[in-house]
Amino acid sequence: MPEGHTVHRLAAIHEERFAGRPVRVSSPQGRFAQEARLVDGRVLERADAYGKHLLHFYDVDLAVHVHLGIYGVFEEEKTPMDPPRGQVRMRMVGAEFGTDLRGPTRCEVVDHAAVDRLRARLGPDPLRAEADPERAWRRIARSRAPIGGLLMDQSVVAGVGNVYRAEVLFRQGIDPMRPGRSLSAAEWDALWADLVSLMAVGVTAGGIVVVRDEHDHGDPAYAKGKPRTYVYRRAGSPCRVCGTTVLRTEMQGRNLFWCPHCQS
DNA sequence: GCCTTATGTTCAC
DNA sequence: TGAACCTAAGGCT
Repeated sequence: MPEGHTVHRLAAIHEERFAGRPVRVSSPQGRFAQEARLVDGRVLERADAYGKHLLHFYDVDLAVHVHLGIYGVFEEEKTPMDPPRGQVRMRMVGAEFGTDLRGPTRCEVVDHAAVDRLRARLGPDPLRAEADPERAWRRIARSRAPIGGLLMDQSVVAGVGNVYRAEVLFRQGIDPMRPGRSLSAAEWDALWADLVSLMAVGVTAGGIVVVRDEHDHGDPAYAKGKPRTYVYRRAGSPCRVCGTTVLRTEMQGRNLFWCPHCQS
C-alpha cells in the first residue's frame, strides 16, 4: 500500500528498531546479493523517507535506497526470523527485529551524492517538516497541465499517489481537470494543508483515512471506523456527500475518480 | 484455481 | 503510448 505515508511509517519503524547497531543484510532471492555485501554487518545510522523513497543510511558513505513501486512490501518480524518465504529481495536482521522486502521496483546501494541527486528531483514532501509548498506552487501556478496530473508528478509534490490525489481534490472541491494555473493561491494553500494533515494521519493510522465526521450520514459501516475514501475506487456509486454518481476516467494511464457535482 | 486489479516508475518505440 | 517489472489480494468460477 505504498504512498508516501507507508514509506514514512517504515522509515520510523526501521529507525527505531535498527538504528545505532550493526545489522545483517542479505538477499535470499539473490538479486540484491552483491550490493548487500557492501553494507552487511555495518551499523545502520538512520532511516529516512523522501516522498516514496526509503533510505537506510550506514556508517559509511553508503545508503540502501528502496522504492516499493506498486507491489513492494516490507514484512516486519521478531527475531529469530522464520526462513524466507517466496522471493525476498532483501532481509535485514537486527538484535530484536528483522524485516523482509519483497517485490520492490528498486532496491540498490547508493552513495550520498546519489541521495542528493534523488532529493534534488523531488518536489516538497507534505510529510517533511522542512517542506516548502511555495516550490510546488511556483510550478502549479504557471502550468497548463491538469491539477490531477500535477499532484501525481513527484517533481511537483513528493509522496502523493493515486488515492491521496483523488481524495484531496474531492475534499477541496477541485475539479481534477482544472489547469494548475487556474487555481488560486488560497486554493493551493488549503490543498497543501489538507495533504499535510491527511498524510500525517496515514502515517499514524497505518493506512489512508480521509472521511471527515461532518460527512458521516449515519452509515453504520462508517460508524465502525473502517478506513474509507470518498471517491477512490467508487466509480458508479453515489457520492457520500451529494449522492451524484462518482465518475472514473483515465489520466496518464492511471484511474482517476471524482464527483462531478462536488468538484466543479 | 483462474482472472483481474493495484496506493508506481522507467524505458522503448 | 504501451510494455515491463513482479507480488498479493479479491472476485469469480
